[in-house]
Amino acid sequence: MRLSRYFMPTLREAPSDAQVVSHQLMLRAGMIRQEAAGIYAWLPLGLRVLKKIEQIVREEMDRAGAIEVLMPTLQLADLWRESGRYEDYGDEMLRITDRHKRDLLYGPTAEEVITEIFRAYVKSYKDLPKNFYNIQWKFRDERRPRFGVMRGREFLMKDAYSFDVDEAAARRSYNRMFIAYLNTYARLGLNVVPMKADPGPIGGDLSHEFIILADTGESQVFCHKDLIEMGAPGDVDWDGDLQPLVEQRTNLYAATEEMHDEAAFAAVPEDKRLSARGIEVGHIFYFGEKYSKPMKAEVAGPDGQNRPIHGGSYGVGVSRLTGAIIEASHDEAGIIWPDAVAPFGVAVINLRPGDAAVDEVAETAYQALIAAGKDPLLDDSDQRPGAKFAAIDLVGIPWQLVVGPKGVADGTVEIKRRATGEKQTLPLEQALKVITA
RNA sequence: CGGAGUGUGGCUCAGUCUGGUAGAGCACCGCGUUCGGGACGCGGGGGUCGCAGGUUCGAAUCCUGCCACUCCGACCA
Repeated sequence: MRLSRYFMPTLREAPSDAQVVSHQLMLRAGMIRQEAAGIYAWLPLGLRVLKKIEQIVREEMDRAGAIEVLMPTLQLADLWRESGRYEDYGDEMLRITDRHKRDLLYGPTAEEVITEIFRAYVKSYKDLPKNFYNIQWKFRDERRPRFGVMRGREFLMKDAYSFDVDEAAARRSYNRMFIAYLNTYARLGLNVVPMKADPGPIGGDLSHEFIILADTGESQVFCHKDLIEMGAPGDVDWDGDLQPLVEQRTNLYAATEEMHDEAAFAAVPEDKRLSARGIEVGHIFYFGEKYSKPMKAEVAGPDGQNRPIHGGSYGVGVSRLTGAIIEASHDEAGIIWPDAVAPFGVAVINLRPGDAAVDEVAETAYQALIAAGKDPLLDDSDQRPGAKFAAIDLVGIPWQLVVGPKGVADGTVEIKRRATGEKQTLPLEQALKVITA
C-alpha cells in the first residue's frame, strides 16, 4: 500500500474524550472514529488489525474442531421468551420493533439462536459432540461505555457453543476450548492467565476468564508467576485427554478480585506471588441444561430416550482485543504491534520523494517486500522526515525501512525494529534479509 | 442508574465570572526557503459558539428546558 493513496489520518494530539492509553492511541493512529457512546467506525488501519485478530481466532477455533457459522445480529424476541431471558436481560438489551410490530432485539449473545439451529437438525447422540462458533457484532446497551473499544456497546465477539451428551463429554469440549484460547492469545503476542471465574447459578468449577496482564488493566488480579511463563500448549491431540494440560494451569492459584482468596494466595510461595492489573479478553463456561431444557434441545441416547444436551459457551472479545493488545504493548511514541496482528509488516519510509535515486531504492524495497509477503506500507508522502518517523512510530508498524539520500549515496538503508528501537544500517539486500528472516 | 464535569473550525484549548464586530496553536490551501526524528516566513480558506426558548438596544457570555459526550461508583466479551 502506498501511503499517498491510503487513508491514515493520524493526530498529533489525543481527543480529550479519550482517557485510557489504548483509546487515545487508536484515535491518534486513525484506527477508529467514535460515532456515539460506545459505538465506533473502523477506519482502514483499525480494520486491518481487527481482521487479523479475527483470523487468528478463527484459525484456532477451526484447529480445535469448532465449526464456523454466522448468526444474525437481529434476533426474534420469541426465542428469548422461550429461554426466559427476554425479561431477565433488562435494559442492556437493545429492543427493536419491526413494521409488523414484531419484537426483535440486537443480539447481545447467541445461545438462543444456536440452540434453535441445533435442535432443528441434531437428533442423535451419535452426532455429538458439536461446537459451533460465529464471529459477529453484538450489542449490549451498557450503562456506561468507556475505555474506547474495550468497553463499547457494539463490539465484535467470537462466541462458540458446545453441545454434548452428558457432563463428562461437556468437560472434554470445555477443555478443548480452554487449550484453544491459550493458543489464540499466545499467537496474538499476549501473556494471558486463565482465572477461575464466578460459575453463576450452575456452580461447579467450569468457568474461567482469560486475563491479559497490562499495567493499565481495569481489574486487580492475583496469580502464581509460573502461569505466565508456562506458555501455550500449541497443537495437541484434540481427541485425546486434555485434562492434565488444563489441570497444570488450573491447579496454580489465579483469581480476579471478586474471586480472590487471601488465604489461598498466601499459600503460594512469596517469590511466586504476582499481583497485577489485568484485562479480561475471554470467558468460557459450562452451563449444562440451562438452555437445552427450556428450549427442548434434546438428542436420543443409546437407550432411545431423549435427553437435553449439555452446553457450554465460549467468548472472545475480538474488538476488545484490539485495545487490550495496545494496553499491553505501547510506549511514549505510540503503538507497538505484535507482528501477527500488525496492520502492515513493514513501513518503507522514503525520506525524499521526487529524488530519482531515492525513489528507485524505495520502490525496489517496496516491491521486494510485497513479493516476500511482508505487506509493506510505502510512505511516499510529501512530508518532512521527522513527521514521517513520528507517524510510523505512532501507528506501530513492526519494522521500518528508511530510504534517504544519505544512505542511497553510500548504498545503504536503515532498518529499525519498532519494539526495541534497535537500528541497523545495511545494504538493501541485507536489510531485506533481516526483515524477511 | 446515583454523583461530578464538559460542549467554541478536523484536533488541543483561550474567551463565559464582569454581555458590546469569534481568537490562538496544530491541521488544511497557495508561494518561497527548507528537508535523517512532528521546520520557518508571507498570504489564505474554514466556526448557526450542542439544540430550543427567554431576558436585553445587543447573548459564546445571563436565565429556563432539552440533548450529547466524558469521568467516579454499582454491573459486563
